[in-house]
Amino acid sequence: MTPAQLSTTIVAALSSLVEDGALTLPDGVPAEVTVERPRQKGHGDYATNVALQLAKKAGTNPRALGEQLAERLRAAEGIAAVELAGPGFLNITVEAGAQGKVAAEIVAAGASYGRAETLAGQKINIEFISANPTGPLHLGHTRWAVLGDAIARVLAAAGAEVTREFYINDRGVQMNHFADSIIAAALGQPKPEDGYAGGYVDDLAKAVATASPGIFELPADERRAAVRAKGYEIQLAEQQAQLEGFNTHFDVWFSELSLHESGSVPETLQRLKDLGHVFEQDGALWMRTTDFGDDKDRVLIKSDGELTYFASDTAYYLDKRERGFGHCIYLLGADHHGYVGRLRAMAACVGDDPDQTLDVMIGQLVKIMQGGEELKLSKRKGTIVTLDELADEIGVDALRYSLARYPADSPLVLDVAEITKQTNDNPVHYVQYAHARTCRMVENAAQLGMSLPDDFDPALLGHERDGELLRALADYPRVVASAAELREPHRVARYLEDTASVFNKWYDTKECRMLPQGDEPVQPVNEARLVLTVATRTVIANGLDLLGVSAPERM
RNA sequence: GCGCCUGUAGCUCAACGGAUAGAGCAUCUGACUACGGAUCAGAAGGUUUGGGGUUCGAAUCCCUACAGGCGCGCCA
Repeated sequence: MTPAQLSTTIVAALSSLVEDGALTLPDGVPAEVTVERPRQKGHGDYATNVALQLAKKAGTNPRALGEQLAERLRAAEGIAAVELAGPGFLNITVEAGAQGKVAAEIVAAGASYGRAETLAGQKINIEFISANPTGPLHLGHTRWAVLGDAIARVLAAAGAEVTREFYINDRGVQMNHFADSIIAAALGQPKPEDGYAGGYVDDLAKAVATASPGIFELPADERRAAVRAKGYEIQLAEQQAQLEGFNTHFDVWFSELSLHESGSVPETLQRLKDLGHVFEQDGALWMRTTDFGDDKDRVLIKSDGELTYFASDTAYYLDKRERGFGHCIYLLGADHHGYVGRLRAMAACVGDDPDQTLDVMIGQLVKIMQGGEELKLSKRKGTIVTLDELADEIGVDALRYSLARYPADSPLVLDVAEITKQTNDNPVHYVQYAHARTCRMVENAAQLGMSLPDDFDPALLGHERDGELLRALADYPRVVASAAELREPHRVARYLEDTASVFNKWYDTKECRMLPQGDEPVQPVNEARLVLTVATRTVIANGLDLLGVSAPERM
């Protein structure tokens, strides 16, 4: 019996109480109730706080309602015992037979176990990283790569149609600074002010020279445009290679410049004028974002005639909406949290309800320590810890997992020594090892001629440890659903750690051995445990996939 | 000055308003003729930054003080 099934049973019991006139619920019977795996032993297999939640509405007290409900539930199918505890909790013990079925259901569902349709029909755009194409991606981008990709995977698992998008800031004065820096490096001149000075600029200069011989001998004005284009091309390709190597795939690489070339930006400005949300002042054109909660109005066209980023941002948002996205998720670093207000106001200015269409997530920055001092990550100073250097040092799986197991709004301090030491301390090893272990067990079982039974008596999985593992596995769909709803993939990671632990305890329990010992013959109970083992393997593999981490068969 | 985020074990961090606040690391004590011990069992470690409030119940919600991070351009 899964939590969802138990919830249905409880709802049915509530309905029967209402029908019999024993209970009055002004708001009606809820569609579902909270069912959780209790932390404490002795609180049953599952617990519900429904009596505490509904007592006030029903005009009664929690314990009285709880007792009424307990009585009905005791008569329900699959329930072995119901106990009223504390202020009004119901601690429910499920019949062993009702639990064991879950294992077969998981094996049958396979890779689709945990997937749902709760977000079916929703077309969601998630934009993340969106770094300037003027340097390699580094630690700061790494967290957003992991989180954005994992959120996309979790949303897709909940049934949404998800597009991952990278916005390329390929227009603006920083591109000229970029070109000038490469030229200076090529000519052995000092780096310009406002330029980029990392060691990678020297490498880039060589790469540009190799790709376009003679490019640095062009006349100055021609040269700048040529170097800018070639440097951009090379740098963008490097970022793309970094991300592909990091198991992070983008569906769309969206060029800011293309918005200007296609005429989207002027169209957007006209639309804003038509809607009456722009005004001119001091020779500049402004969007009146303060009408919708922003703390100041924003410039669209500067008095020198140049368009601002914000103008592009608005056109870009409209482009997304016109491509059919009902929800646009932006994953921004904490250093950009000032954008939230203007983005929301911008959406409102073009006639949207930002609560419906916009979801701006602010991720806190990762701080990296080395030898007790913070390692500053600055492109301009050239002290870069790049994404691929980190991945090489730590391993893609370990790095992804280490970043995915924390919520975005939690400031993170990673110690270089800590995360670069290749030991087994890392939780990802624990989870991956559990998966590899299930694979070995299945292999061993096959060698003994064991196979998955078409049908088995679920009551054979009646040991306390069997029940703990079954309940952990049954919890998975709910974890995925809440991870999607809250956009918190770290819940999946924490769940996997817990499940791996429960599995290892089960594995260590002598009474729960899957393989027959010595020359004992294979019994039905052994095959029933094989089902449970395969179910565990399925859940861990599915969960790791949501985090973009591999599930190795051997380690 | 204003705004956003954060404050939980020695350290790094969990905990859809639920029961005795949990993991990992570090420390200490046990279990290897093993389904791969890359595991398991146990100990120790807490006034959830302080102070009010809301309610059956608060680490969680509200107010306030303090501490830390980040941001407040006709920058990109």
